[in-house]
Amino acid sequence: MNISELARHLDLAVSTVSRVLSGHAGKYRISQRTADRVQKAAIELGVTPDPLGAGLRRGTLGMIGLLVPDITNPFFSHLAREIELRLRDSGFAVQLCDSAEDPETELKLLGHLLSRRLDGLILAPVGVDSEALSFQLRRTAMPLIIVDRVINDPGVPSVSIDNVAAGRLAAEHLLAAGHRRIACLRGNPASRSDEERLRGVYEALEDAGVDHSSLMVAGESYTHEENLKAATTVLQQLPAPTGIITLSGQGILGLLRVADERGLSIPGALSVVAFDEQPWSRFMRPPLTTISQPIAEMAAETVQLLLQRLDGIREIAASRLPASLLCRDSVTML
Amino acid sequence: MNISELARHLDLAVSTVSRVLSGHAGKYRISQRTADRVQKAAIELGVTPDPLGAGLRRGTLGMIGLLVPDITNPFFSHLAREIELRLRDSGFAVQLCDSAEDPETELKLLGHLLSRRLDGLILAPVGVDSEALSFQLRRTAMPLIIVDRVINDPGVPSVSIDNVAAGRLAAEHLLAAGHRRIACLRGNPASRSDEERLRGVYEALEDAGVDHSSLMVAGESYTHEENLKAATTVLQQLPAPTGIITLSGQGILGLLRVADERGLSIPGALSVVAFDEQPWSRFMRPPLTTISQPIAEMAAETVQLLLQRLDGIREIAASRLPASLLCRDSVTML
DNA sequence: ATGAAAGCGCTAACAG
DNA sequence: CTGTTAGCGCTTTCAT
Repeated sequence: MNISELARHLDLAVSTVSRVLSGHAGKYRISQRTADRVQKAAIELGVTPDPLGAGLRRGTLGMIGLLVPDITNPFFSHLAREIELRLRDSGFAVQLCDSAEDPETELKLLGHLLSRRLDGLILAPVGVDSEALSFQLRRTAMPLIIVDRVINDPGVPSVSIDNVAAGRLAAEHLLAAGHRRIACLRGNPASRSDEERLRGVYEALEDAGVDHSSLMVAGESYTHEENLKAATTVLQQLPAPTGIITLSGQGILGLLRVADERGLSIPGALSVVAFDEQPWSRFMRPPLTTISQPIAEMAAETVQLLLQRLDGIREIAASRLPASLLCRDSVTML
Repeated sequence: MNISELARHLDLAVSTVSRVLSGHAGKYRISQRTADRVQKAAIELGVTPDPLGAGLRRGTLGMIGLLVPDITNPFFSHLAREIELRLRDSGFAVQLCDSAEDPETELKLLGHLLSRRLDGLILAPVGVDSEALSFQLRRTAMPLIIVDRVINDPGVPSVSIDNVAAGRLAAEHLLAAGHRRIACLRGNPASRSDEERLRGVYEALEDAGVDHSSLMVAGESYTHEENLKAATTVLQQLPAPTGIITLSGQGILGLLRVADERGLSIPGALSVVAFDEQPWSRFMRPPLTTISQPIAEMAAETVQLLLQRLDGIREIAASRLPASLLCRDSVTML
């Protein structure tokens, strides 16, 4: 049953019912009696205004698109939950899409989302810049925020951690513990954020007067198989590194496995700083020293920026939040 | 720009443009020339039919709701991704909600979703039966499938693993290895699926002629803190269990931690079967023997059932898929 | 092969 | 305080 039927049933005008049910009873000075009558009947009969009709009329559906590269990555699932929670509090629903770390899929889905009359879009990009992507983003008028992985487009507000500083943080921790032969494991080499973290590592090395060429880097993609391969490559190197930084979410799992197979104890023979704190990080053997991204704050900032944008504020902010080092037991003094 | 403006621009009727853009050009015998002209202009000007208008007219938006108890649980994030992928292939978008393992939130969100003119709803319940929930579900006419955790309502099609058989599988594996003192770690005691798995364990014990009272069970909720507490409780027991089954997703992490602290080697001093295969299961030390749910198949079955329902087929199926045992190194012969 | 027009359900401007 | 009405953008029946 829709609100016109309900109106007929109560012998009232649709508008009256509409006003009560959209909470504008006060504004229009509907009599308490009428308002109560409508409320009661609506609940009893389970009538709610059809959001499609309302959306069409109002020009807004109260829906925000969220496009992530991989919802099975704990970082993104936590981010998605935090974002959904906050948007829900502001009266918006979330439409979720997963681009499966594939730039082409991302582009296709982006097209879909942009044509769907959403109120806004939050994009956590795969992180590989492309002309087609920038074009899409530049063309649309939909309020848009980019989160986590930055892309090469100055026209869009974005939220992420300061990746250079985060890379530096990890490297400095290892350097302070006396490590000089350091290696990095990364995910996608085309990803901007891994690249930036790597730059931070380079800078820290330089500041400490350590030779650049001593830095080994391996890793071709985000898969477990590739993580294992990269870890193997790095640990085979001679002289072997004494400190390792894993730049991407699950890289640490491959490293732990390979280190174990080769009889390298952590932190005895090998110190490790892992990017992205995970729920299981502190439960591993040993508990892992990690770089933690402030997921809740990122979500809050993202949603706030989007809401501002929906209010017509059009400044282009690039919010860079600090990551933090969680010292546990996987790094030891050399 | 919308299709009426485009029509005016091309000096055509809206209906013609609509027919071309919704792919009904053939059906209505639109001339090739006109069709081409419309297509070209639409692409150039970036015009797509507004889904809200179309949805209002057609009575369907092409959107399916997905309500999960915890998107940060790898099981659900994988399930969500598989479901989204398949629905997308069938032309549907997914609206995601997370109930945070809270029955009250679940009820509230369910209300929202049911009033949102979705084409259908996939519900992965928190798993705690309640009258209010059943009432909501019974009242709605929206096509609905319940997945993973079963609830006590025969009126709704559902997809899940055979939890009793899965529990039995885990227990039989431990029994076959000679274990007699077995303990179970569970999540929410009110959850139907944990309860069913537990029943499977009981049945296996009974079949093997092992005393029921020897089965210890601990665990009050899905949090890490509670997991640690439950593991401690169980390992303190005298005589100590030699085999443990963790009934819920992340319980194994707490167990590993506590076992390590108490100097109990796995599988030397303690054999473990963990419910829910996780991406990191095979990378742990030792690689874990797990019960794996066929996530992709569950997603496929769920979507297929829902699509059938949308086609008007109203049979009430209760699909029970088999879980499987992944034998790795966390169980040893006693 | 195309156009005209009704109507999906709602909200808000206007009219009392 | 409440009713009447236009129109959001689209699809589809009917008409030609």
